[in-house]
Amino acid sequence: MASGRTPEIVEAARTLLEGEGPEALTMRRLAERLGIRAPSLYKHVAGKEALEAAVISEGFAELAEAFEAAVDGAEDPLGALAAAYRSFALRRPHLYRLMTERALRRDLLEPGVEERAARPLLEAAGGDEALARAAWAFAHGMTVLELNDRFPPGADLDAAWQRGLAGFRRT
Amino acid sequence: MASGRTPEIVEAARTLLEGEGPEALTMRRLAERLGIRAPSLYKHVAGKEALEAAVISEGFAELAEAFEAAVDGAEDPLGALAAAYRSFALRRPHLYRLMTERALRRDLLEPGVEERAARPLLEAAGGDEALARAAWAFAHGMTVLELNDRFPPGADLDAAWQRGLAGFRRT
DNA sequence: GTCTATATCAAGATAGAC
DNA sequence: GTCTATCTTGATATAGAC
Repeated sequence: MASGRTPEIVEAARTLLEGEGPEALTMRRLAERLGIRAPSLYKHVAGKEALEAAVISEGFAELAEAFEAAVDGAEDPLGALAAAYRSFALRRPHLYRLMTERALRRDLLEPGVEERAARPLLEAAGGDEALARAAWAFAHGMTVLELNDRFPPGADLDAAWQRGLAGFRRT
Repeated sequence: MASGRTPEIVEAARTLLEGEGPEALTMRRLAERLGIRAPSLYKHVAGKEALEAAVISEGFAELAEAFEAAVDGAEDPLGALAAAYRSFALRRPHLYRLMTERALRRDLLEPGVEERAARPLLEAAGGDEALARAAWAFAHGMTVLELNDRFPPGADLDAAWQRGLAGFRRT
């Protein structure tokens, strides 16, 4: 179901999502942006779910690159990963939400992207899976609560990040 | 805009949401369940946003009660709150999502419910706001990632909870 | 406080011609 | 690979009669 124009379409979907939010990501709006009609999209993409999965796959690839760069030569890998995580989510909030807010259609994802994004944290945790999962949950919680404006205005989020990370650094 | 039947309507909305998920919570389905027509609902409720806010307010009240009961006489208040939090979310996943997934319309909430639900954790944290926020973020992250099936099948979530909580117990 | 009728809008997807 | 036309479904909300 993928054709030569598929990457262009996925890229446009990403831009549309990030620029105008999830409600704007419709087959019609996407077609309009590409200068074609909505039904024509179905010659290139199987449907909306497949399209979203392709966007999510790109998101994981980008996140993996950010993680790998952050950890490279860092003296505090955990802190560097946390900063990269938060920065990715604040830079691409709608993409981050799309990637995390619902169950993943792993069968539609580009194979391996999720694992690649997860690896740097597991390594920073020294292979301790419980620690890696707890740290991930903390980072996700901080991030999504910030995106959703759930902390009081003026709350010192850096302090909360630091307090959380401190607890994950010792055994 | 609230009338005598309003509490009955909010209760029905809650049941509908919890029983069939957020897509099922429409004015039509809600009216059907109450044996009336959708337009009649607008005599009792201002609109869908106000209805959701009323459901969320009840959710906060229920969560606050669970927290207060959990902390009462507990020797490990933080652990007791975490268990109560997770249990609430697993018992009412759709309500939990509604309460946390988007920005809150605080202007439509029952006054004070959010603060009441937040208080037990802040007290368990000895008034340390950064600690309370970090612990909340961790709990929310663990919870929502579990609800969204984001951990690998067979992952030991209890171990991750314990590892996270351990980090929040010491200074 | 309920009803019917309707306005308004929008979505994903398919059929079949070109 | 694109188009037009259409199907199917669904939503929130209002007007105005009873």
